[in-house]
Amino acid sequence: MSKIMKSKFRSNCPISSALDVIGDKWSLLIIRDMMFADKKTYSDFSKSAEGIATNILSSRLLMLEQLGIINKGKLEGNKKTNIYSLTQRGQELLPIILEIAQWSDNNLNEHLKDGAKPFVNKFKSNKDDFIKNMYQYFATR
Amino acid sequence: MSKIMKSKFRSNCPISSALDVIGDKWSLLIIRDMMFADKKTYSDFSKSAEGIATNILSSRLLMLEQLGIINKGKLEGNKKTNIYSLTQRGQELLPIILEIAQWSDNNLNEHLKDGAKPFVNKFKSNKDDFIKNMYQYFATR
DNA sequence: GTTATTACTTGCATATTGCAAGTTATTAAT
DNA sequence: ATTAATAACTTGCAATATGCAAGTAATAAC
Repeated sequence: MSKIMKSKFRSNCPISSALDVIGDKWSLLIIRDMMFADKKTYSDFSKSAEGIATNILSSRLLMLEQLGIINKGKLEGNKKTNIYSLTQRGQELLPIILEIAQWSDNNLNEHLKDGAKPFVNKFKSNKDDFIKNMYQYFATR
Repeated sequence: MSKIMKSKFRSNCPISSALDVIGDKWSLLIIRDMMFADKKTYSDFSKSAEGIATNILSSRLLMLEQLGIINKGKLEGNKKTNIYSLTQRGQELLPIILEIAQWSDNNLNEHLKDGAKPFVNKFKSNKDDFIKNMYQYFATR
């Protein structure tokens, strides 16, 4: 039972292929936590509100790492805790996630967390600036 | 065995809730076909390159209809063929799909269909205009 | 040295998806 | 008017993915 991804793409359509890679139930939520909640460690992710199972978390982190979406590293002086971080490729998922948030705000807003609304509004008012600022923020941590 | 959706949201996070709704393996591909390939009927969708199983197609169309993302109708004089179309809510998924296409172009381009590249490039060059034109196009058909 | 933490793995139950083969109601062809 | 073909499904079962509870091994903290 190898952990190696099967890399089976359903077609050569770019949209379909992207969904083959990040279109599962959990990957984008892990990315979201890294982007907006500054989560970095296995136990950080396992504590998120949606309650990802640890076996799934483990397999997704490995998959995302193999895809070059996240990096796995350590802090000096600590051999226990793994620190996961977004690669460039992972950071570039930001616009997708923000558009999802906006759609949700427009169409499912009964489910919208109170704290998220100003965030989405700021994105709507100037998307390019908002994204640029977020990339800046990613770079400084 | 009712076909009624379970409406179980994992959390009150807008991103998570949106993914609970459109984050499965097939929904966005059906939407993609409606947007870019002008597909409208059950058999149109069942013929797409990714090969969706008919039982899954059936359950997704019902779910998308119940969510107000698509409409199900008929043409006058034809009692057989169902015509599915995007609602406003469904059309608003366009920016998400385009950002996914762009990410794929930047990061998985070995899988990119030849024909898709100019399309993505045009989107990149002016996103707002591109989206506006697409909405216009949706309105005229 | 004992206990707690971190990052997992394992086994098994449940849920979702995939595949092949029906079924029913129309519409088209002869 | 039959017969055949098409459209939109449903059904049953296999395969895969996810969910849940419990372990385990290696640090790190006390």
